[in-house]
Amino acid sequence: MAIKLFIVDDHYMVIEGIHTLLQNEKNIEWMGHATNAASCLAFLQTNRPDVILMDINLPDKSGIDLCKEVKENYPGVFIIGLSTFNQQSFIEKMMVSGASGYLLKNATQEELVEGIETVAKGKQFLSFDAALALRKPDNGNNRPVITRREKEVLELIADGMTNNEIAKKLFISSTTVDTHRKNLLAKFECKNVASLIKAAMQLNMI
Amino acid sequence: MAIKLFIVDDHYMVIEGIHTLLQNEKNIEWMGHATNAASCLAFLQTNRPDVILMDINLPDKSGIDLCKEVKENYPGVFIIGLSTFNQQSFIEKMMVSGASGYLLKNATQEELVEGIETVAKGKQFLSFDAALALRKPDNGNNRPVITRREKEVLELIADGMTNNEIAKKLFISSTTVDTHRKNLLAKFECKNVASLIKAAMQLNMI
DNA sequence: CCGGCAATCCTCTAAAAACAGGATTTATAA
DNA sequence: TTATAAATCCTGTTTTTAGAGGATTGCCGG
Repeated sequence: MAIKLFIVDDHYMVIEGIHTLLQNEKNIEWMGHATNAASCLAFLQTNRPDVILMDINLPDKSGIDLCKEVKENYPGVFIIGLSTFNQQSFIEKMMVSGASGYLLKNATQEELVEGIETVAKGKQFLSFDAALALRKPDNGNNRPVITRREKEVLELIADGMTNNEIAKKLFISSTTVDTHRKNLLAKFECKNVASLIKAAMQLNMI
Repeated sequence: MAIKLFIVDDHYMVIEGIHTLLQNEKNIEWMGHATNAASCLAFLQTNRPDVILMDINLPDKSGIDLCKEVKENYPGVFIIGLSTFNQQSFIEKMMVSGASGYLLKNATQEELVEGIETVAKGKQFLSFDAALALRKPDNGNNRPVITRREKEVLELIADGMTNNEIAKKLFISSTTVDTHRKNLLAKFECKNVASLIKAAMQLNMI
């Protein structure tokens, strides 16, 4: 029985490309596509694909969130993350959110087909470069784990606010803000705010 | 006579997608594709397309540099920038480097065909969203003009160096570094380094 | 129940940055 | 040639941060 495939991506070129690449695969049945999260969810109310190829950048919602939502409601649907970025953090997030695989948009036809067939069996599949990125133990792409409050303070620092200003805004003491600041510097292994903000932005945490 | 089209993009899915979208366009002749800058240049030594669709992110060289190079050697070839990002700065750079147009990867088939036909006539073409991004008069995307030295100092600040460290590195006085720092803050209209670094990174200046 | 963590608050010191005024030299463009 | 701009350097003061040391409360999971 053919694998029923659905695609969520806001780029027509990519949708068409995948469609073409899979045209001659008799084992894969093209169910259609959505260009945003909302119409994907609408589609799932009346249809049940085996595999969804899902872009991680969607106009209305991140693929990571959509992935989580789909897996909660339809755990039998296997999801493959799709992106141009082979950043460890993205891939990890996608997999943590319940994806069964991750394909880069420069994947070859062979990788694409192999990926779809592999996850349809319930196994995991990572495209070559994605697997490489994940295997790198410590490439600086590792995000430090920061708390809600720390993230809040981080963003206010990035907005140019001083400890005192942040303290007033959050209704806490400026020494508390300072503690959060110091913890952020420690977690990011930075010696001052300049490098902190740079690091945080490079890791897409602001 | 049909418009001879060549594509430079490292994503097979996109190449296939465009190919499919243009399949029935008798007015457009598909010459082939390259997945990096080097093979694009090699192709141009023996071939002369009318229009090149060029991704701004290539593995070996930025599309912006490749664009410049192609236009220098083959001014008769019209180039359309291709990207998922509709950031003013990217679009501007591409156009300044000699591109005749800019298409987003979520462009429709109509936009794609219209774009190719328009630039083939020597005119400019921007896809709808790209044009929107460019038309925004003062959206904070405007980069301040900074000098070479200021940029140098900006980067060292972002690396977490203090005025003294920068001074030693550049063999200048720390007061000079401080002046550059002050000028940077003034030009970016920021009140401290945190917001400066954030602004500079958002404008892709670091 | 206890250990660990998040979030809060504190003191003190030294270093650094922000703020406010300058000035000089050199090169380049009008 | 006369502005103009870039890059250099200076003296102050005030504010803010960084660094080092703490402590308390409350919550959650093993």
